[in-house]
Amino acid sequence: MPRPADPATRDRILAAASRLFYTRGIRAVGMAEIVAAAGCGKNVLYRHFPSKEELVLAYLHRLAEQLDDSMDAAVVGLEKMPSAALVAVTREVADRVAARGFRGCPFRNYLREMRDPSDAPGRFALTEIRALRRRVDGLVAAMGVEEPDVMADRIWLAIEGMYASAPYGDRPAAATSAVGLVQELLAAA
Amino acid sequence: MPRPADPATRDRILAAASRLFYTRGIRAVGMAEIVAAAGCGKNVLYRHFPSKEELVLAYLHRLAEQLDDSMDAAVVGLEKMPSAALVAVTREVADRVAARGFRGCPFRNYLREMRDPSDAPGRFALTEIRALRRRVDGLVAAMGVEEPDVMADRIWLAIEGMYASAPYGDRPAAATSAVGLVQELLAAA
DNA sequence: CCCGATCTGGACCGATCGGTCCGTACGATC
DNA sequence: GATCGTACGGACCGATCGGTCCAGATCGGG
Repeated sequence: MPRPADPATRDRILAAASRLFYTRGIRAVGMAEIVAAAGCGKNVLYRHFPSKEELVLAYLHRLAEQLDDSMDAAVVGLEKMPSAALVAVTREVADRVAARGFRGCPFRNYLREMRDPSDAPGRFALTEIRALRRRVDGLVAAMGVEEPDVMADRIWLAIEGMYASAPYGDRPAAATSAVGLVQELLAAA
Repeated sequence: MPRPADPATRDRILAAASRLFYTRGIRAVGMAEIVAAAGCGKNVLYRHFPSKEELVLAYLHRLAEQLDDSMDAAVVGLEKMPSAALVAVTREVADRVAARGFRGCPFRNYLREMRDPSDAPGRFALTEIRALRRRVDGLVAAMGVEEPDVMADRIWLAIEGMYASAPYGDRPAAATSAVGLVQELLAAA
């Protein structure tokens, strides 16, 4: 092979696409713009990602990996304290929501932005959201509280409410309100 | 005038467009499809609505009117009981979310679906959402609770959480969980 | 030095969509 | 019955987007 393909190119493309996808929306960003931002030809992009759907899938996969790692790190050492772990999970979401440049949860954004959320990225986004929900369910179950479904529903409302209200919310303090709400819910049980 | 324009045609077009917009998404529905569903020519549609944006605006306006009326009706007679009015508002949202054919809040859907939410329909959707938020703020203020901001934030989390989790939520009981949550929040204050 | 493969950049194609325009038919008024 | 405006249906236009392909430049291996 006279000139091997640069393996860093794929990362460069994915990084550029990720930034554009997240800040401006997936449908609003065309492949031409991604190519221009990545500084490569369309040929190379389509060699690494055979379609826009595959590129979006890779974008969501990478974000899911980061989110899962953050969540795992947030609850490490709290295996014996599911209540504290639930607060940590809530705080992790609150930190993300309150961070500069937050433009909504990318998985929820995808499901709302696309016309057909049953394609491969849509199914993946759904499973990622449900994975967080299952994490909450498992921690609530480990608490041994009565009516675990109700407790999990309420915590989930706080998490979904944070994700939903942050993009156009006037009060950035709403995220910290959610943490306080979850703390009180758990303290009362 | 040999043949007067039928004033019912505008309603027919708006009704057909509303159904399509809500069930399938605004961007996913083209003007040709609306024309076919309304049973009229493109000419007539563009006479009543000079652009798709105007048609969408009329669609959102009508829904906002219905929502405002429902909210007004839900709190009528509860002027002296802001706590009960807050529960009624929450229950109204819960009923809508749990209703058959619910596909998300149309205003929030628009903001997530469009690439530029700062156009006329986007600004209107934002004001409509903020109107509900102000209604919650006003009722909480009328309660005279300490830390009204925190209370309003928490109730708002429940409302946003309902709207957000309903479209892909596995547990339709989450809506009733939200009503119970708001009831307990108010009872504790 | 030359060959081959990859790179960039852009022209190009087909499909879709918003919006305009045209040909035809209908129906009310004179 | 002649006329004029409306309604219908569809052809058409320009723009955009995903995806393909081509031309020329670049660089490593024989």
